[in-house]
Amino acid sequence: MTQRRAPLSRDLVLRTAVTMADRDGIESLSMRRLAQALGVVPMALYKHVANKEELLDGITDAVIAEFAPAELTGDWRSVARARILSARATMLRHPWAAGVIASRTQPTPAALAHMESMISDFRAGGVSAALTHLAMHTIGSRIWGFNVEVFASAPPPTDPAQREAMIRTMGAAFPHILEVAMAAHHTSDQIVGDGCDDQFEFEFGLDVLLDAVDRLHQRGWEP
Amino acid sequence: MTQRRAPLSRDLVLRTAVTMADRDGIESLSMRRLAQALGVVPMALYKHVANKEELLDGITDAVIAEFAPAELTGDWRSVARARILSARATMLRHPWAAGVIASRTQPTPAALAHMESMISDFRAGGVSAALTHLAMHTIGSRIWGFNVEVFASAPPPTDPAQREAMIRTMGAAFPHILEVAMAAHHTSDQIVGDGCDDQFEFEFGLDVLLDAVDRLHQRGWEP
DNA sequence: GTTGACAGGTGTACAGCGTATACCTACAGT
DNA sequence: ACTGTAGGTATACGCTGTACACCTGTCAAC
Repeated sequence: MTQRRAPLSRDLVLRTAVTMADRDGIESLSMRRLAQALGVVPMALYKHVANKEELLDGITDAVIAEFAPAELTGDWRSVARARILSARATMLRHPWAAGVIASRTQPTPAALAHMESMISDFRAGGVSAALTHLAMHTIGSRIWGFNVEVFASAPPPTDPAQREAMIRTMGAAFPHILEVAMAAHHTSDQIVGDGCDDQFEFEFGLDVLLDAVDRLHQRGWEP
Repeated sequence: MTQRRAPLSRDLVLRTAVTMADRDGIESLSMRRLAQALGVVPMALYKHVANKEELLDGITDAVIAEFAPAELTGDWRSVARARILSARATMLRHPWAAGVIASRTQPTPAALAHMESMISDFRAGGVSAALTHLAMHTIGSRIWGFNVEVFASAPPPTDPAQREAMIRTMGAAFPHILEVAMAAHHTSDQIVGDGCDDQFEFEFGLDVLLDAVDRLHQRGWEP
């Protein structure tokens, strides 16, 4: 007899979905294609997840579960910083995850747990609850390991001629954008809008924010 | 004879789409429903926009066009601040717009123009191109008038009993989240996750960032 | 004044999506 | 031996975006 398919399970479904999103992009993750990848009829998935929304919640949690627990050594700032950088490392492995997380309306259990840890870091460092609250809003999506880079995903043209033409028109209409893009820190003259979400920029922004919060904290900030 | 339909135009299509998104939510803005609202067959729209992506680009630009031009008085910080608060006021009128803007992969002309203005504010104030670049990344989505509030949109339960139950389970599993949510600045004890993207919080975060950039600037920050 | 191009609106059709509903089948507990 | 029940199947519905062929009214050129 031929080898039987491994039986489905919620866990297998979610893991397969994550793999599929990693390989083919989130936009081609459909219930039908996922079912096919599992060698199963589409409706079979519905015995393990209620619907597609719950599937997306599930893979969100799967990704968040990859965040490494922070080491609890040092001051609250370095603990928080390490936790966030670990989140970021995870998000870099799953480029689609930022968009999915941002599309969830209800926080999933894993998401709540991450927020809880994040907040405890601040509170354990003596930061007041009120300041922590504002800090969380201010740091925003960075605690999930990504900047929301609006217009992030288009790579620049590779053809040098095309690129130069782009620069010229850009310079005519939007000189300041061009200038600032050229001044970008990252690897040489990669030019306009190549994603730009470099580690350096992420950490710069993160440290600016943690600095600011710490300074307010030291000064005994109150609402 | 019966009154003829007003002839279609790209502008009319886009304006109607914005109205529809305002009233029924972005998720119910489909080409078919939009066509119906215009008293026209679905395919008629394709004479005015190439496809749905271009429609979304179009309504993005329509919203950005509502940003009020900043008055060019005062230091660069207040000019930038005013520009951003105007963007925010616009986004509050079109709650769906943040999601759509965040979903665009290529910047639209109006988006580029807004960035250009934003950057000029910094450069005119003498902020270096390199620092301006990092500042733009750090301020991030705030220049579009919104925080990316992950898990923002679910209102809390209105039933007091249900609410108290929620608080209890919350407190058991995630005590710090609860504490911090209770410490929230906004209108009284509205509790956990009522959107929370208050004006106060937005401005707090914005000022923290502008402060930080200004301080770096004053100190003559270099890459 | 006829012709021809063309802009703008129509009609039909297709592939893909999420998922409701009913059904089957193998195994577990009594 | 009987009966749930968990897990996989088959069919079908309504919705989506949009390709393609078609028609029709307007306007310019001859």
